[in-house]
Amino acid sequence: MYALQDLLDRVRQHGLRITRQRGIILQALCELEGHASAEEVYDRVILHQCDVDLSTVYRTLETLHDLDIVSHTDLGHGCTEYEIVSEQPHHHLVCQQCGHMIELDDAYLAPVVESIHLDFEFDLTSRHFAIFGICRACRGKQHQTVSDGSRAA
Amino acid sequence: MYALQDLLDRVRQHGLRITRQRGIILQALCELEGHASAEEVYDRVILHQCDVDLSTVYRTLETLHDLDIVSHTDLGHGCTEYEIVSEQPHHHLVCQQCGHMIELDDAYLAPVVESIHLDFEFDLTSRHFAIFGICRACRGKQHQTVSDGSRAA
DNA sequence: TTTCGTGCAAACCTTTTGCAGAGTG
DNA sequence: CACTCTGCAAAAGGTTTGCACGAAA
Repeated sequence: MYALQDLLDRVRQHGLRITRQRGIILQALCELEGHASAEEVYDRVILHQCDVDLSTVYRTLETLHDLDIVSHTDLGHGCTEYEIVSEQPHHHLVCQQCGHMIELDDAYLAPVVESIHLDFEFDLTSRHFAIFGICRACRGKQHQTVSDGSRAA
Repeated sequence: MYALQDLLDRVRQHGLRITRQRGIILQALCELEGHASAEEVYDRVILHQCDVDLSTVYRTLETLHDLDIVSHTDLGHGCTEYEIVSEQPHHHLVCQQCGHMIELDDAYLAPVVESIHLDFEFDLTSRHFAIFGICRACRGKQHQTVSDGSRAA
């Protein structure tokens, strides 16, 4: 659980207004504790009590992203997923067959990020990667359908 | 340049038909020698001579992806980009500010991919990553606009 | 001849936008 | 009070789909 009040303060510090909608959306993001699509955030907000327009959700999420409070990630589910930026970076292994997600510690990627920084002077904006593949459970099944011309990935 | 004939053979080997459209689309992909959106492939095909429907381009690209002849990548340009799968994997550093792309040798990522394979028994489907960040040229400019609440990426 | 692939047009789905009114500082 | 933010409704943009016709094996 993130400190909702801190997040609101950060919004305020940027000279932006604290509105009912922004509060509710931030709260929803806190509660979701992980990736959520705009639609999911919206559903959560509605479920809560109030009606906030979906376009407001998008606009707010975009604003929060600009403030570096929220991260964007495309997890291959056909829509962008949002998440509150945590101090502890982590990544995701996403199985393209069953959708299962494995959390990946930043220690795996940190060295690469560092060498990219050194060699190319390129700084990654994302602290949050989605890495697609096939999980162990699905690997077995895959072999049986690999050459039948139907959807394999 | 890829061997168009080989690619057609692979299509045939999967029991799929060789059609004029598939030939042209594969040829376009070969000529493009890099990522191309469905729209770009379409434009190239049209420019060539024949008219192929855009939906056919999408369907063909999907089919070729199933056959592992073509890879999907979201390079953050708002659409999926397709490319013929090469034996020599490579990746891209994409600057979110200026759009500049730097090719990244697979040697950078191969060790990580290997350890993910060992530790999680998770096999990456993509041999083709897009890594987003800020390039050196844009880094300087960025500092000036980082705290004004407007788009910072 | 049978089955697969294509063109056409329309639908879909997520995301964006213009505008007038409401709410914050 | 001034200016930002929101709701509404419509548009935009990429991608998918149903269907009947056309072409490959």
